[in-house]
Amino acid sequence: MNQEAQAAVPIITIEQAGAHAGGTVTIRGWLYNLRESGKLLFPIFRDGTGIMQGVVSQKEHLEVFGALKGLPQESSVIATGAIRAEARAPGGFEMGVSAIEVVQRVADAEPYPIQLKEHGVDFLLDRRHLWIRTPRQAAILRIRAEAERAARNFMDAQGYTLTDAPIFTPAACEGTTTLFEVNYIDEQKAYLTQSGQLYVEALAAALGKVYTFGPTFRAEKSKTRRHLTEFWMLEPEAAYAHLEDMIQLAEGLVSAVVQSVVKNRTRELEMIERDVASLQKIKPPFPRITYDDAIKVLQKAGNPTKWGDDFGGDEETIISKEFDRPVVIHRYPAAMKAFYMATDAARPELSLSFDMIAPEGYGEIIGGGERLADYDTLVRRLREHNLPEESFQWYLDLRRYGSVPHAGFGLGLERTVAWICGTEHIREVIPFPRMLYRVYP
RNA sequence: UCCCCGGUAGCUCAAUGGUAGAGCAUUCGGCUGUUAACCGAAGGGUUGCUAGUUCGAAUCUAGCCCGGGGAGCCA
Repeated sequence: MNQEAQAAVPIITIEQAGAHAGGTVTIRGWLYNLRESGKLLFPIFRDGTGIMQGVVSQKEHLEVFGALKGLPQESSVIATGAIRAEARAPGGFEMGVSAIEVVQRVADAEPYPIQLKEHGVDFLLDRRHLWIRTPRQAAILRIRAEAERAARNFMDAQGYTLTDAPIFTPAACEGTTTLFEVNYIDEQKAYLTQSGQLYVEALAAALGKVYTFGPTFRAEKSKTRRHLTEFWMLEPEAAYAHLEDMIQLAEGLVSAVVQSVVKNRTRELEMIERDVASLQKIKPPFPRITYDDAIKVLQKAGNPTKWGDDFGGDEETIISKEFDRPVVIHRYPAAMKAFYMATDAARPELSLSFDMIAPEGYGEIIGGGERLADYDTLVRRLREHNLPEESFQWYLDLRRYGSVPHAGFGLGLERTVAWICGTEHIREVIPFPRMLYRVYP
């Protein structure tokens, strides 16, 4: 091909290939796999948007054949050729490769470690920087991006302003869980945030309806498929809002995220073989059950949980299996919730709190409720929880100066996306998972 | 922190007290429509580490290291 003709060839992405059937194009990517059949080669290219098979015959393109033959997996290549519909090719289209440029050839002595077959979790996590190249992982990360975009769009459309809470905090937000301590300036200690909750309350009093969306850190020694030490949380908070408002907002948010993924990431959901029918059902209102009734459901199922006990994974699974949509459990006993949770005036032993449990055993994806607005009660609670009052003076100011009823919640992004994707573990839905005993790569 | 499971070739696994194996990957050869291609050949091992039992240990015992799942805690 001469220079002039080459300049006219459009550079496209693989997902656009169907629109160029019959034409000659250039794709830039990596060699995903190479099958050889005598004097025919079948290179499979990937470029991040999809994979496409190429075909090269030795007779027709001797030079291209020689460049591709024996080329190791994941070598980077720029391929040019005619696109045509081909039923025998994965994806339905293939490229008759007429020119190839090997950008970087992977060394034969150090072949690409991740093969197109089953691997163990430990091996893959140690090579997460390469693992994300596999089509399944790439599809999951695209679904995550869509979920984030949909969540922001929904919150913005509801009149909530995105505000960013600090990552460094002077002390515990909730006091109960373990914090990551870091050296701040001049011998000072600071902690990585475990929730933007307290700050978002201040922002709600300033802007009305707000939310934060950012990373959260928990130094809990939790080793389960539902835990990360670093995860992303979306936390709305609204002044003059009550429990009911937040439950409705949570239903709307989760539904909007799921439906947006179903609509805009259909191909990715198919790629990871997710049952889309079960996602299409996710529309408000969601089933609701009080803590009192949840206890009855559990006891009926033979579970030994009694009133006053918190729910573990088993209990959540029993309750969520009763429904085909996320279920809202509300009005937990006040004793088991955080110090800032408001109590039910009709029954002071109950908090105006709610959790949303995802279907299919993915656990709690949302926790929230109405906050205590009264200064004296809040101070008493701080003391009951043995929290350092001096650290919370700024927070108490919110009750000194124009305190109002307000409510909010936190949505765990990874648990939500793991449920939408149907992954075994939430570590697959974040690019570089940080877990107990694993911070590499 | 506690409970359970695991660690054998680069990878996935087999071998349950008696010569350490297969598939994939790698190297070489063959094949004009392959679909994680296939066929033939070759190279590749301190069986996580240490000590013990035994004529003999991948296998049994103890301790340690590393990883996974779960509990507690939480999104």
